[in-house]
Amino acid sequence: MRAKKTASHIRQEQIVEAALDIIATEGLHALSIAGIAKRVGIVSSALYRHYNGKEEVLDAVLVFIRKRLMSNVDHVVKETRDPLQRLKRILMRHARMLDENRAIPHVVFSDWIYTGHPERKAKVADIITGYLGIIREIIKEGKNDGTIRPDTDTEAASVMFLGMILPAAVLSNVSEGRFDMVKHAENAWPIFVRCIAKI
Amino acid sequence: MRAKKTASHIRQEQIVEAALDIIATEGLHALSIAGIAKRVGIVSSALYRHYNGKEEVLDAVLVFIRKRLMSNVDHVVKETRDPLQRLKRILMRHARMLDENRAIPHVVFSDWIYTGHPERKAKVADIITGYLGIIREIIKEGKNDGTIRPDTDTEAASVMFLGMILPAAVLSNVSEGRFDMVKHAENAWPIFVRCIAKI
DNA sequence: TGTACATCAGTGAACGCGCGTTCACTGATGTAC
DNA sequence: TGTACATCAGTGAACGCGCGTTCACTGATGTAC
Repeated sequence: MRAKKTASHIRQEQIVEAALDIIATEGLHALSIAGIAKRVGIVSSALYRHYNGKEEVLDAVLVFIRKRLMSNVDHVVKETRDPLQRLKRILMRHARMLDENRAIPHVVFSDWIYTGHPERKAKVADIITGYLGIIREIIKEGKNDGTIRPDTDTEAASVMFLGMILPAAVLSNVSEGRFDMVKHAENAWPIFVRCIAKI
Repeated sequence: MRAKKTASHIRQEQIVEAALDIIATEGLHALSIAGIAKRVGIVSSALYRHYNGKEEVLDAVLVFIRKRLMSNVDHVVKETRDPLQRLKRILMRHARMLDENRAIPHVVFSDWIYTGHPERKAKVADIITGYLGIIREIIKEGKNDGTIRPDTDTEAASVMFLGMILPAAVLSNVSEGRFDMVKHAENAWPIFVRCIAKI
């Protein structure tokens, strides 16, 4: 059956959605042009009307992920000025987001980043280090306004902040979703805050 | 040129070594029978004299990784009885090990675990949860003997322990090794200890 | 209002490629006699 | 000490498969006249 003719910008969104679905449920290595096309309801070759190949689809997926991460941070920064509150809310949003959007950790961890294609690797590196940079800035602010202990190693603390959520994502994937990421984030936060908060 | 005839148990070791090398430098997705065989110095089909296929090679790699992780823990447990000392030494050994053996995080993170083959996934899950279980036990001991605050959430703290090293491994991979994992572990430890240690 | 046409998304057949795997054969090595 | 033989690791050709991609063609849709 012939698929209904649909505007390219809509198909592009559908393709990214389908790709994220496949990555979330079957892993990045299971992502194929044929699989995406089937999910969208078109034939493999039709996909090339909307993207110039697999690499371009993957790029679009990365753009989507970056936007999601950054909009998370933007929201929180607007909500509150208190550094500890900012960190807590970013953590909780992050946990919820990864829980609903399992594709993200798959992409960030997956080793297709490390292929010969160094541009891809750089893009993922940018996303992670960009995110980390924001956390670092918030910690610095906290040190300045006295809510965070001045003897805290900013770099190490920001990586540990990631460490509240990243291993949880791995465990969640590995345990078939039996690991509750949001609950872990709630339990981990008071421990983390005790490390860095002033008294 | 014909390769020198070599006993199968030696070839088996060489094959696992070659596989780990490839995974460390090019990623798990780049692991191929042909690639392993070339590195060992034999022809693809010769590899089947020593393993019954790719799946068996991967199993052998997992066994190797599990042994490495566990021997790490065993050493430390023999070295000291103090729970905080045990955690610190496991952390530092772990950091050094991942630094020297980049293949391990690639395997643990990589999404080939999440393929249809559920046995593989279970094996990796066993390795991770086994490791986590040991950390949890040490924390419990610390709570019992009073070196660790009794109000610490054991589960969350053990995952956060992993969180000191796991994001560091990701950053190290992503940043082309410009991220110093051992140094991060050294800086993160005092922060972590402040979270859980009693006063 | 009707018609001719340009545009562009969808189709199916075909391709080249790399991969894991099989198989009949080779030939080195150690052992039995 | 020499010879025949069994064992078993190594070889190269061939396979089937799935994949990303190309291409000439189709046909629906909206627009210009």
